[in-house]
Amino acid sequence: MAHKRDREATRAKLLECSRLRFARDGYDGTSVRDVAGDVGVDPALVFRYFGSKSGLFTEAMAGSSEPVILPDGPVEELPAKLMRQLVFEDWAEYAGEHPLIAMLRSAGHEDMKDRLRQQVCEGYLDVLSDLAEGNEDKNLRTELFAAWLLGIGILRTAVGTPTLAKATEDDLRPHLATVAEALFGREVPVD
Amino acid sequence: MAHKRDREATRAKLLECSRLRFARDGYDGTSVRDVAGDVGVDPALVFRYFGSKSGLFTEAMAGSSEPVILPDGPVEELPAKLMRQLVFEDWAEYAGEHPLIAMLRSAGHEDMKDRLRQQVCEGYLDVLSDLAEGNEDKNLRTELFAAWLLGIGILRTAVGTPTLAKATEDDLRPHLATVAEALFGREVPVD
DNA sequence: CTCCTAAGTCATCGATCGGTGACTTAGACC
DNA sequence: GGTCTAAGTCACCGATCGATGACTTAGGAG
Repeated sequence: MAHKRDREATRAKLLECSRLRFARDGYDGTSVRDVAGDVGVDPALVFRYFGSKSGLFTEAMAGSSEPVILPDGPVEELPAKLMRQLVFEDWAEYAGEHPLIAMLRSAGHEDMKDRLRQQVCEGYLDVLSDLAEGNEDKNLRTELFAAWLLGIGILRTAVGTPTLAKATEDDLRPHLATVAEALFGREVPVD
Repeated sequence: MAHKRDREATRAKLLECSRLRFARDGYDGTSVRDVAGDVGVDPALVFRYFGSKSGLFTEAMAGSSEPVILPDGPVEELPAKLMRQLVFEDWAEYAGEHPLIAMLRSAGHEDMKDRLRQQVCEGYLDVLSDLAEGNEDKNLRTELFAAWLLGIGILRTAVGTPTLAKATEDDLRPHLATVAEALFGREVPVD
């Protein structure tokens, strides 16, 4: 009576609610009973659909690697796009933080570190490294720039540093230009 | 027979071992039984000495704000010093990571965010902001530089990005110079 | 040697966790 | 309307957690 029996819809709801919990409270801080309670369903259903809590987590956070790649547009625009995505975009599904930063909150487990590294490497460094082409330490420059974006996101949302927490995209634009130029040795448009 | 009964020595050992566990496994990933087991003492003793697990955590991580301030020497040398401390120094007591990065792993609880922000502001931003003097958005520049250092440390230890994980201090020195100059608008010595 | 204080131990509680297997029930199909 | 399959539920297990209070024992003082 309350809900129609729709496997796919229930699965989707479980994924959506667990995403929020995992992002906000971390892996250990989220219990299967909590997630099932949010959806209004029996906790056992989680294990029927996802095998284990870890399986639920994997599937819930897997979508975070999709919106990373920005295939179209010239490479020069990547820094500005990545900053918008990593720092300023409001990831409502992930409790307001970028999924990568949210995953960092659950970095206790070993496989989490591996998953994080894989997503950072394949989702960000690979596409960014084209910008550093021509420099001898291309990969290092790329990682240093990614570190900057990640650090900004963390100071903004996870630490809540006063100035950065209130900064707008326009505030950061000029500094993005100077730092990107310093690291990549070329000008990048910041729109 | 095994050990003398020395309250202060036992307390100190509990703090030391718990620091390592909390840093490596996070707050939730560390049990009172684990810590007591490391010291070779009964878990109940932890509650007798620290009242609760949370009390043990607070006291164990409190010392992490001490070694932050570097009062002597000119401000221009601060970036290089902070990078060495945040990124390259081997914090053996904290499982090899800087305590701030270790605390980030336990950022699930609410008071942790406040404690983190306070330590970052009072321990780093306050002393760094002198370097940005003369710029209109002094505080923003300071936080952006701190974000960079923090991001580098996180990519190195928590994520394990391939190039940064193997990078030496000498590798980063030239980039430290260019980025610091880009953000602060002045040259900084990198030794 | 005795005694007394404090350091440390033991047994145990109640809650919560992830996980399992047997069960019930909704709803499409003939 | 009966039936059969799959969606969802229920009762329960073993482990582990933080925490408590009564207990034991070490070791210096007299």
